[in-house]
Amino acid sequence: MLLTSSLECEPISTADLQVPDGTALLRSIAQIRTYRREQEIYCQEQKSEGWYCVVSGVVRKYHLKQDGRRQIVDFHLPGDFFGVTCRAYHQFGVQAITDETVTAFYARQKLENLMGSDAAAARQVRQKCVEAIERLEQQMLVMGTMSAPEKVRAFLIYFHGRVAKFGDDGSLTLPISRYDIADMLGISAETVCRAFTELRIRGDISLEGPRHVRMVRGAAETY
Amino acid sequence: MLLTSSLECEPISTADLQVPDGTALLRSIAQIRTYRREQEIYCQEQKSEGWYCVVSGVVRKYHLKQDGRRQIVDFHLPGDFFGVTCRAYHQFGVQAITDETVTAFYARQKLENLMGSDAAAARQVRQKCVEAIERLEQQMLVMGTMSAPEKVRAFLIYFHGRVAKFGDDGSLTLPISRYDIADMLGISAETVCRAFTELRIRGDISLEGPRHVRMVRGAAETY
DNA sequence: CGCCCAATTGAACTGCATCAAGATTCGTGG
DNA sequence: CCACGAATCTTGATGCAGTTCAATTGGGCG
Repeated sequence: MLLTSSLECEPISTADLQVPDGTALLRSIAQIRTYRREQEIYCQEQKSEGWYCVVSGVVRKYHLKQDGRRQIVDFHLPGDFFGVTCRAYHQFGVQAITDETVTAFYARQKLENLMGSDAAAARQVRQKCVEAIERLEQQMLVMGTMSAPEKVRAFLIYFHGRVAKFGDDGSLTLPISRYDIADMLGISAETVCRAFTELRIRGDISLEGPRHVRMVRGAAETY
Repeated sequence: MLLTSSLECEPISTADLQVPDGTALLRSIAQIRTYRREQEIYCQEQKSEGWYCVVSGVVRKYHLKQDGRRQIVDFHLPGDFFGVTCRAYHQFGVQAITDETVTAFYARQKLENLMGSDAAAARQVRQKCVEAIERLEQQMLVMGTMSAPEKVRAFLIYFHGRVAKFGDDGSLTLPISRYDIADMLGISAETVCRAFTELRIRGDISLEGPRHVRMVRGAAETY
């Protein structure tokens, strides 16, 4: 099932869509692919054939262990590159979280060639790599030094910061479940719930439905 | 004290040293710097002026919180780039762990210019970034899904894999303390000790002195 | 409207942190 | 070369945060 899923996506003309921030040359080698909710973009242990960039929607990069535990290592939003590896096989799988998730795929050799000749494209990819490194390092801090409620608060601030490019009032609609949050933070879903409750009682957030959080200004600003 | 430390390093002619895997052009813009054990290469909140590459020795990248807790986000070995950021200020500090730690420093603008014109240099930096991403993602897995003894075992395998490029017998001399390991894994130093003891009793490792570990073949190979 | 999955809350258990006390190791100087 | 002192490392005892198992509620979608 997992292995066939990537065949189900529909190719779309690249002219239809804009890869966010993408240079014209990057766009010229992109294959646009669309995915449904929960659909596998590629799965772990699968052969790595190139890189991807999120055009729209949200994806999760994750690893499944034999014992069934899942670790989400990153969420990717429009403009993020993923599938970035120099190995032959993927260490992580990637799934679409939202319906109508669109990615641009760049065959590895084409992208390498392009970056060899086009410094602007190379610079952009490098920039995205650096951002990913900083995001992961920040996440290490969260994982290593925070209590469960602090982790959840940090996650909400992080996610809010990534999603809301526009100036806004602190409200946030989560495209992801408590289980996703739990597997990202390395805690149980029950503990995530309790943390939400605690943050609500403390006045850091208010909840209008489980997926609709409002960050209270002042209480939830600082890390 | 911290802020002055980087002034104490002695400049050395670049001709004296080889940056591992470095291209000639990369070397041409490098400033070589030497540090003592525990010396600060740069500290968190300090202005970011460029990138570094470890030439010899070992460094730790870490963050100190107000409450005194320390998170080590990565160790860097010869050939690794660090200080990689697009922000104006460092989020993490970096210290030499071993005496005679040598780094190559690349002023940000010089490096950007070089990468703009030299695709090979750009490719190498990109490659190093990808490796860092994969290392961090792997570490997320460790932090999120493992018990304390598993974390320590994973750390030893990881560190052994990074240090021992040559074929060897599983023995490993740790340049780092139990406290470093604890702050990397997000557990207490006492728990690290107990994990060492447990791994020794289980037969996964043998200890010839606290800093000299031998990985028992078969028992400690797989993640 | 009703079903089903997601979210929440409760209760008991457990792994790890914390505090405290020794034991080793290593560097330094006599 | 040995003795001393100061880290570093190790082990023990206790408490608590978070897991696990279980039950209930709630929201979203057919």
